[in-house]
Amino acid sequence: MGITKTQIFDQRQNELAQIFKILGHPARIAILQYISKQNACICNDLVEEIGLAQATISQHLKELKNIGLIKGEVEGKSMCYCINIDKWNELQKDLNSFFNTTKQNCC
Amino acid sequence: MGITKTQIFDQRQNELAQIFKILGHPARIAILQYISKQNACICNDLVEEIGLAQATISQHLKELKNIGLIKGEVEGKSMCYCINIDKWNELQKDLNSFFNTTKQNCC
DNA sequence: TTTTAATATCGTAATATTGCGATATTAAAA
DNA sequence: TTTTAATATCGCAATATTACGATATTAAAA
Repeated sequence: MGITKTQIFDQRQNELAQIFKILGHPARIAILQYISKQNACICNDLVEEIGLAQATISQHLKELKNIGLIKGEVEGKSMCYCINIDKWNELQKDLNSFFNTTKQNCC
Repeated sequence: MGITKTQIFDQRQNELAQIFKILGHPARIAILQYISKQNACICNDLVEEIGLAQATISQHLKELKNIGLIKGEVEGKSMCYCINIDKWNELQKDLNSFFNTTKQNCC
């Protein structure tokens, strides 16, 4: 055990859970907030800003990239990350749809 | 390691992450959807419906209860769970606020 | 009272996540 | 070319999560 039984759930349930899971870490929340706060896309001032090791930040960035929430662009020897605004908006709509649908018929 | 460094994040970041984390499991998504689908609050048909062991379902219910998303009421020897609609709406607003705030100033 | 049914809790095994040092890799700068 | 700086990846240790059987607990029913 310790393994989530994804087979017994439908695709939407698994996808929703996956997204929530990725957002379920304070470092990733902080990264998203910091990327957004800079009105230009910034790179790894994140290491300084957040106070986790470079390897750790890189790992978190990868997970955010995997679900498409941010995108990275090479800029010389740096990386410039920014929020993928289309995906961001789509996700927001999707979560609202989950919230709205799920509260229907409720006690 | 393996321990999340909550001290280096602010309260809101930790709280948001905590909520996302709880929602980040397909069983808990399925539980919320099923509870909502029944127009009366239902109890542990969840075990039958979802196909996880009774102990496992009970554990997931506890986590959802901990963040206040559902509430349980004793009904004879059964438990009747339902979505805490106030908390639900509050949460939805909160997440929207996160999404709206975080996309500002973005590239 | 004893039995039964529903639920919660405990203990534990399997697996996943977090975090980091060490080590690639890559591209500009010297 | 060699060096340097920024980032990614690997491998591991520490901890957390998931799942479940076994065992409490609780309240109705017999």
